[in-house]
Amino acid sequence: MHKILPELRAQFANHAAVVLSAPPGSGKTTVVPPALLAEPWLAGSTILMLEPRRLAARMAATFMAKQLGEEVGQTVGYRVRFEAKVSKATRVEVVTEGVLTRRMQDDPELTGVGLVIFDEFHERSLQADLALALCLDVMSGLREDLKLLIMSATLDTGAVSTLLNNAPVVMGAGQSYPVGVEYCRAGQLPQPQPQPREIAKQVSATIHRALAEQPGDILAFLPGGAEIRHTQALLNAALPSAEIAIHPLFGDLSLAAQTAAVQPDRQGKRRIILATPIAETSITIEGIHTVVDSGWKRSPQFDPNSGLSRLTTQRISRASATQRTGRAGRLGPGYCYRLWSLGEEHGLKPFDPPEILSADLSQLVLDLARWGIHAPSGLRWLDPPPPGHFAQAQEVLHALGALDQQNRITPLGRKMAELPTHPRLGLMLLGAAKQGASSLACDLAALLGERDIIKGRDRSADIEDRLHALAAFRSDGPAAAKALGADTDGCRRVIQTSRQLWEHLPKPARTKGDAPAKTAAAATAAAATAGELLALAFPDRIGQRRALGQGQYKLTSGRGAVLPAHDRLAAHEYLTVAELDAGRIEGRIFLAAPLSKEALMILFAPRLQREEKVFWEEQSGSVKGQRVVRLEELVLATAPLAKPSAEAVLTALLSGIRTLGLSVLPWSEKATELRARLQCLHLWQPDGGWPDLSEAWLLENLEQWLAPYLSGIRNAEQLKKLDLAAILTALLDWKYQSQLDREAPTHLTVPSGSKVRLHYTPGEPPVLAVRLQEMFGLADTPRICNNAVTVLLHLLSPAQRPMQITQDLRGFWEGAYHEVKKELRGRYPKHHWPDDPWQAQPTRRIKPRK
DNA sequence: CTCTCCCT
Repeated sequence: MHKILPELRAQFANHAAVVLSAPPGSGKTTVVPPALLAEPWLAGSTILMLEPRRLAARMAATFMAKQLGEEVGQTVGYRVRFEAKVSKATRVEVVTEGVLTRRMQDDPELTGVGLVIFDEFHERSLQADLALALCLDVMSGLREDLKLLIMSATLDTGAVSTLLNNAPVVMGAGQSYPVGVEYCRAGQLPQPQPQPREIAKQVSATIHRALAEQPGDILAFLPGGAEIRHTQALLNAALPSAEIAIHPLFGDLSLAAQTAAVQPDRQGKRRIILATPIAETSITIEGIHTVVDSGWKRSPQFDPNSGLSRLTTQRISRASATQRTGRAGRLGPGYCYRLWSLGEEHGLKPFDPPEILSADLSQLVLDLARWGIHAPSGLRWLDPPPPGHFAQAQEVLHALGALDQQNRITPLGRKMAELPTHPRLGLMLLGAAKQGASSLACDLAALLGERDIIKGRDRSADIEDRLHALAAFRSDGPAAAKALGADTDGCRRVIQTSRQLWEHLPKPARTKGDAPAKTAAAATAAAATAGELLALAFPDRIGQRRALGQGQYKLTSGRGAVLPAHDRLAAHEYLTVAELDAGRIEGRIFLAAPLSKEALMILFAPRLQREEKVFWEEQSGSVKGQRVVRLEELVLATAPLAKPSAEAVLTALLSGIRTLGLSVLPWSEKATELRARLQCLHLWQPDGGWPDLSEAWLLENLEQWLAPYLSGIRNAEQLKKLDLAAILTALLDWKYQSQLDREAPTHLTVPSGSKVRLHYTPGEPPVLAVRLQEMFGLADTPRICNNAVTVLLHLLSPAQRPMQITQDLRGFWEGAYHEVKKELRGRYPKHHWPDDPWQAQPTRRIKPRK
């Protein structure tokens, strides 16, 4: 690493920004900052170095101080949450990401800072991307002398170099040992979202191979807790526990369990560590010889439609695979089994997508608003925040009162941004202060900001459980908290965070009698309940129980969410849901608190919508009226409405008819025939001005033709009294009425003198069903509609059986009649079946009158 | 079937 220092110095003499690419283990983090301190351009100013984790910041600063023969806090210091070791003499200050963004908000010029170093920039955390964008903004105006160094292990150096106006890229060499890589699968990439059991099977089989083929300890990378549990169960069933120790390792484990996993085994057993990606960068495990990489990881994906994130199991990137493999080569040559094929590897993304593309952006958007930026385009980004995610965050912040109509920060938003917590929780803290409930609010915000203090799969989502554990910890110590199922290190962290939030609260808000709770009784006797306070932060996540016993809730937005199975929170009709996974169809509730209906009504009083709802109730087939109180999609209260307005009744009635269809109306024979005749005329004379009485038109235009007759009607029964024939007739003026009778008559007079009904079906010729004998002597098929439409004759036997269907009567007499005649003579011998139908007397009788 | 980190 020392070899590249001259080049680094030379590049900084001519450039404002330099990119340093060097693999892990190269020592860049601790070698570079002290080496640059003596550069003339840094005279009188300091270096600020950004680390992604507190532990890394502390360790880097401590190591550098030791190299200089000093205590940390002299020339080299650090500043992380809860802890600062810096002095006036400090020239290298190692900070974590949140500290830097806060500092830039308070001192945008970065007074006294000559160089900002971004370490581990390839991790592309949201905060690091934001800090870089802010630095570039500062450099383009306020601080043209500020310099940047981007340090990274496996970075797409081209993109960042381009962003930094073609900054030079300096390449450093690593010092790690060779690791043999074996691809264990041929064939296709497994399905997206693979089953945990499938992954566990593959990983445990490969661990068996590794035990046989390789010496030393094994580190396996799995996507999450479920796969780790399954793998552990498979291995436990097959391996002798006397020789082999299996350790799960993931962030949700207690500190003690994590420590046990990273330390060498006391009895000298071989270790198998089953880890999430926490072992990729955050936790280093010494003595690993073999890595088994499942190739999967689980990560949150923000969905701007729901405003929620959901966990998805995804393929890792090639960069991540390299990082995982490297974990086997820290102390000596190692070996890595990859559970995919070399061919599949080309399908992997080269790098992990940056967090800014998949995270909830509300905190970032609030920070930017404070900076004066209201759109992604206001800054230069390596990857700009997605516009949809950005807009969703603005919407949330606007609803919380942090942004105004123009998306500028409000005074309230400024106060929220001052608090070291998510804007939602910031709003809760400020609101709670007014109610004298600050201490409870601090505990809630701390609980939600830190890992859950209650572990285990069968934990309840009830946040009160956590509050009780905290209270027990405070009054009776760690053992009391542990007895309630809480993790004591977790409790300590939450209490520390809670205290820090308390100290950040505006002074007048911290009234007497609202000091941090000391006992469980004090916590429960607070001025507001957890559910009420959380409702300030999550007004869009009030849950209303759908049905008793199912644990299913409907949220304010209308989305569904479900409690863990058998959770006793399901006894409550209303919940404030603080943490949930968006899920595929239904969300899953992880943390929530009960909320009384009374409190809900008071809390949301200004936002309740009161409306009189008049609607068609299918069950009773009638119009019903209700007074409804709603909170967006939640119906909180209903009461019958005695006298709904006539207008509302009509609207509901019409919608009921539309739902049930035209058949709900009393279609008498007369009305049906009239409608058919008019429909036929509409088809035959498209420009004739006839109304279109198709089902679609009638339903569409109920207001026009039916509504005038509906006054006083409220149910299906009353509809039966309508005279539809009269109503349809009223659609025609007198001229059209007589034209109707002329062109689509109800009856035709046939040669026998009978008036025979015509049957109309839209789209078909009108049918005249008449006994054959009555038509003797008629040559031309009757026509209607100004002779434009030929009637379809159904010529019947004396017993009304159709003998012939035709539109050509002349042709019938001359041809088919003679065949038909023979048959008729056989069946109806008493009737007269003449050989010459032209001359025969048409008749309704058996024999013609003489 | 609950990823991981972080905050003057």
